[in-house]
Amino acid sequence: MDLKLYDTLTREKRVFRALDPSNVRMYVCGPTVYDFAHIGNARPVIVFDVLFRLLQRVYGAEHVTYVRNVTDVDDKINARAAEEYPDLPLNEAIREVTKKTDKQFHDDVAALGCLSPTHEPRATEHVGEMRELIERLVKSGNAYVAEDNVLFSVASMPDYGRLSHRSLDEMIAGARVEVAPYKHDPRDFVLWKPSKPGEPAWPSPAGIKTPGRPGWHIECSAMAWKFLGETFDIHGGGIDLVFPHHENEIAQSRCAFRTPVMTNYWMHNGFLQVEGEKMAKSAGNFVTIRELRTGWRDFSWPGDVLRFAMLSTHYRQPFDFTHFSLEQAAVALNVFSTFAYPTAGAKPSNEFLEAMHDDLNTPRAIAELHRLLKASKEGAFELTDRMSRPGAMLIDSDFSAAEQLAAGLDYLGINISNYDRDWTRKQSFSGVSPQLKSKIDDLITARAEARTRKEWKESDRIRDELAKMGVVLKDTKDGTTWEIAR
RNA sequence: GGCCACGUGGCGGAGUGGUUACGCAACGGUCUGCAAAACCGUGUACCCCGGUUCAAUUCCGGGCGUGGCCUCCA
Repeated sequence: MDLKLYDTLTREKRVFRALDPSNVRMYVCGPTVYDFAHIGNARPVIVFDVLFRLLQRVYGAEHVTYVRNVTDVDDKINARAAEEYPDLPLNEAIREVTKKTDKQFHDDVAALGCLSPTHEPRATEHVGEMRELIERLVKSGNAYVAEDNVLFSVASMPDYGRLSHRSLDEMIAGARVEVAPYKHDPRDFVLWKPSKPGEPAWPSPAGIKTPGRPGWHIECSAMAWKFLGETFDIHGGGIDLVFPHHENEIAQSRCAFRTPVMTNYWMHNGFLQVEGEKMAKSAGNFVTIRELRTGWRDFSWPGDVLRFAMLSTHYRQPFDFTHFSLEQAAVALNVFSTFAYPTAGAKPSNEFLEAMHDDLNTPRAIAELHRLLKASKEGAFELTDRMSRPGAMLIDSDFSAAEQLAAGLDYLGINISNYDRDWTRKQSFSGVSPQLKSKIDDLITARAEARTRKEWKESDRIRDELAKMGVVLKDTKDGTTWEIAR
């Protein structure tokens, strides 16, 4: 079964061919660590985790190298550090901020069921490689020094702009390019710049005496090079990174190594919206992963729910994050968890695999999961029916659909055997005082007694009374359960 | 202003040049003392206008709408 991936550069879905099947290499742009990661940050992490898992299955876990960087040098970090630790020297304050944020990020991402990448290099630990690249670019005439800055000369690369499909002229037409007097061309971008006093600083390349710090784009070129080589298989990130970040990465890497391509597949996930609108702090609809986990609108959601909700939309489509999208995901996971039957070595159904191989068509794969759920239910009911007969045996029962369901969920990175389907009910209880809870239990007991006496009026009166308190009853074979109406 | 993506039934969301996506909700039924839950069943939708075609939601062009990028925001 061929794996097909959509490549932003060529704008087509192509069969994926690894440069080296014994070492498939993927690079994904990671977080800038200055604050809690928001749910928008979660999307590429989840999407490329799914791809990582798929590649591992296709090529073998030990034959895939996945690199996701940590950007720990950035103006936003500096600003945050100065704000949070005004009494510390800036560099120490920065270390505090990046250390703390990095840990938060990893906690959150683990809760979303994401595997650790093979390498998670930090920008500040690879300044040497960045300098090396810059030296090469200056030597090759693709970069120049101006007032202690090193700038990439866009004009030196004839096919600059291919990824974002912008011609050089168009970029000027846009006209919102930062103009600095020392730039040869307004489109040129910074590879290295001098540090202000107190800021993080490293020895500069290209004979510059003043210590400086790297521009944003160079770190990814450097770390991808170090861990994956001059060219590699897949480079991923959010669609907003296409320009200028990825365009500039291509320019740096290809010109430094004289290669026709930086990576064979450029993959970009679509943006996230919240209730149909752009998520922004100013709009007041900003949601962090941490909030979601610990209480968003009075509800704490398991990471698997956000993960599944996101995978219900194809990764290139915009994902609209809503309360309803979480509820739908939770409903699906709850019912999946009751029927899925994890078995070592079980494989997902063919239709599921086809969908996943078709540019990670997770919505189609999930539709197949629903079909397997249906088949699992039928199997389960048939089994219950047989077990109710004397002398029934368990043997020869068909669990294949339930096994394929669990295996499919596993492909999506959802460990269904660890999924706690009672979490909604527990949450309902958590908001209820012990006194109220015992009152509810008393009323339910009273109703049960009334029902055994067939005093329907009284039992219905009690049910109404509970309903007024917001308590909804569910009668099952094994007794009555209840939950708080939402 | 430039570049790009998207626009499918009440909602979410796949897909296809002519045949059922799927899920949620809704509706009908079974079950239940009655409900709820559970189970079974039902849905003919593809922004507008042209064009290509025997046939377009699907291809092409235009329009409208939404969103993204053009500013070191995933």
